[in-house]
Amino acid sequence: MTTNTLVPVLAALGDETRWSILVALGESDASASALAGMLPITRQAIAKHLAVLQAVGLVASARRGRELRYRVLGSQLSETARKLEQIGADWDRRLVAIKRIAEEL
Amino acid sequence: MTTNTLVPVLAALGDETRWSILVALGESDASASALAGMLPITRQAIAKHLAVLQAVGLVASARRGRELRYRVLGSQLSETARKLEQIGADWDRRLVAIKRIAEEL
DNA sequence: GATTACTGCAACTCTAGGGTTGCAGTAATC
DNA sequence: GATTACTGCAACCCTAGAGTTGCAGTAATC
Repeated sequence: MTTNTLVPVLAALGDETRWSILVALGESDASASALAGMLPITRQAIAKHLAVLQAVGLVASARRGRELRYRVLGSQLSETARKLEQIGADWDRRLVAIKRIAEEL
Repeated sequence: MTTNTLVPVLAALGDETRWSILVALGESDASASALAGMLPITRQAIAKHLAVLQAVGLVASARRGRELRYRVLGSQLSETARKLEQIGADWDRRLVAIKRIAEEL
């Protein structure tokens, strides 16, 4: 559903450890325990990060037997990118307008 | 120069107060003191946020008489957006490939 | 049914950083 | 030259959250 509040998504993305998790999931779906075997932190810490990522729609989970497998959602990243692109373009547009006015003086 | 380490930029963008500042600067350049008149926090707090934003290339400053005027840099936002777009696309590509394999079974 | 992986919850530590106050420095204005 | 805005620095408070340990719950496997 990509529920977007923008800033929370960016806050979630502003953490190196969470990127380690996202990169790992980007290569292959995995459970919290499996991720704990790859990263230098505990499973519980990873579980918390996964909860954050899931809350902002960057990750989704599904039961697979007795384990909870997580997968990464590229759509949320794309949507966030589009919004940033939009805002940046707006700013540049204003600056260009100012420049034009300055040159006419 | 848009020096990009990506995660620090996203961390800088993951704060509501800093967005208030960016939005204000998006409408018009301003000094820290001027911003303090618009937002419900002190000038010093704003100065810290501006330092963070400047460190990651989202904002630039220039002396204008006795005040330091800040302006927003859309280019950094656009560049960040492009990187996110790229990564999201990569993830989706892998997921599409997996789906294809699954359907062939 | 006992054992073996998983997940889930709770309490706790510790640091980063968002915010504050207070004061010193410096450039315009009168 | 005195006053009046600005910026800059330092010390401090306080909370959010990243990480930990420990244990209970639950679903496979033997």
